[in-house]
Amino acid sequence: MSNAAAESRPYHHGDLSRALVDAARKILESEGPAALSLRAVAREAGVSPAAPYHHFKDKNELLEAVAHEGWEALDEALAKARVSTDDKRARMSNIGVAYVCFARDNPALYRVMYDRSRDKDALPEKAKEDGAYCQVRETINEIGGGHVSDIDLELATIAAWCAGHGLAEMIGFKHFAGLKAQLGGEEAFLRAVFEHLGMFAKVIDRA
Amino acid sequence: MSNAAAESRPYHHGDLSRALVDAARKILESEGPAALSLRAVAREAGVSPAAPYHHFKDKNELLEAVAHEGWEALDEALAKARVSTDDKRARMSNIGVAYVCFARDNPALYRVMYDRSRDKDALPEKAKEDGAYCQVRETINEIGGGHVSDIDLELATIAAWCAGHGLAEMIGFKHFAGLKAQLGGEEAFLRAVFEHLGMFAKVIDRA
DNA sequence: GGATCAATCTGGACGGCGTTTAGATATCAT
DNA sequence: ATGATATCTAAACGCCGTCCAGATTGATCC
Repeated sequence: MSNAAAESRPYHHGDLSRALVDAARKILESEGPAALSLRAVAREAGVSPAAPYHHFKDKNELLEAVAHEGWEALDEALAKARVSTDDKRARMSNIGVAYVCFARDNPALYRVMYDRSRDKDALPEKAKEDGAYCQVRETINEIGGGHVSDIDLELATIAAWCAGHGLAEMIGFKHFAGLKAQLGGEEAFLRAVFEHLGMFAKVIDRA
Repeated sequence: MSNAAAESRPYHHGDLSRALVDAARKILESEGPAALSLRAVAREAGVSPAAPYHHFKDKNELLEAVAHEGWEALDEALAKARVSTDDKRARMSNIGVAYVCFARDNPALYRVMYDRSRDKDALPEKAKEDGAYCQVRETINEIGGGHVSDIDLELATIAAWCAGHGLAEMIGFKHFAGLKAQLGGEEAFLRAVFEHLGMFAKVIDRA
């Protein structure tokens, strides 16, 4: 039921790196990050434990490929949220909700994404123009009508990012169940937390 | 140079659970979370790999004991920050700075603390009256002069906690080095980020 | 004090892990 | 066709978490 390619596969796989990343994501979704061993990935792809080493330097490099695809999916989700409304402030909070919902719906993937970032001590994909980080910054810039100083813009983006990440990591905590029910659902809860952050207040006030 | 108790130790250790937690924290500080294996802890304590199982159900339970001590240390750091000034708003931002600085100064410990929380899907030590979470809530309540509704108080505390945790996880990112220098140091950077969050704005405005 | 019992620790084992090496097999350029 | 190169396998290494049988110790009761 598990291993995808158990039937008579040609000796050369064809596109093993692709298959390995897919297998990793599948294991991640179905069994969580703890079960994500390189050997399990190889098993899932129907290949020997040493085969992945012809496509990735080590386990870490495979996980980085997985994380990379995760960031691309997140970029896409944020881009969609960004064009969801004309109201600039609603746009911002929609992005925040979309971010946290992505983490909620892909908890294992999100964890891998951030673990890789921590090991590199760097925000991911910062340079990419359509990357999540830049999308947040650009949205804040729009709210400020383009009159926000570079340093305020950067600080506000960092602040937003920290709040979003913090909430993303805790959204599943049982502690919040009562509050979510009281507020009429998870999204209402998210928006309430964001409101209580007075998010971006300083930047917006200047605009 | 490494194993603490290599000399002729009595067959019974005396207080092995204490020694194991200490050994774990030592390894955590000196070699990071990746090196924290149960066997390494036992080695450091000068004991066989199976010995810990007479004091902890498994590795997880040992890590939980380590995390517990971490939360106690954090509680203490926040309590100290809380009495650092009479200005209520300064008190709040001092707590935020203290929180992030604790994470910066004990990165491996902080990681263990939060990993355990995630696995339990719960905020840690929530019940304890002098626990970090309650201290933050109580401080926000003081700022609001005691007139903040229960639900607003809880939401503001969650918001603060998320922001603090997010920043704590990213404070080491190289990405921020330039900004820190530009702002005149790490603490100035932290305060600037907190300001840009407009932290607790909604609650404060009502007070 | 001596016998008994529970607590504690050791040595050895098991399977799983990441990784390396040597050698087998397939593809590709000439 | 031949040889170089890319890809895969089988087997091994050392480390890991965990369990088990047996040795050692401390406490308890006579």
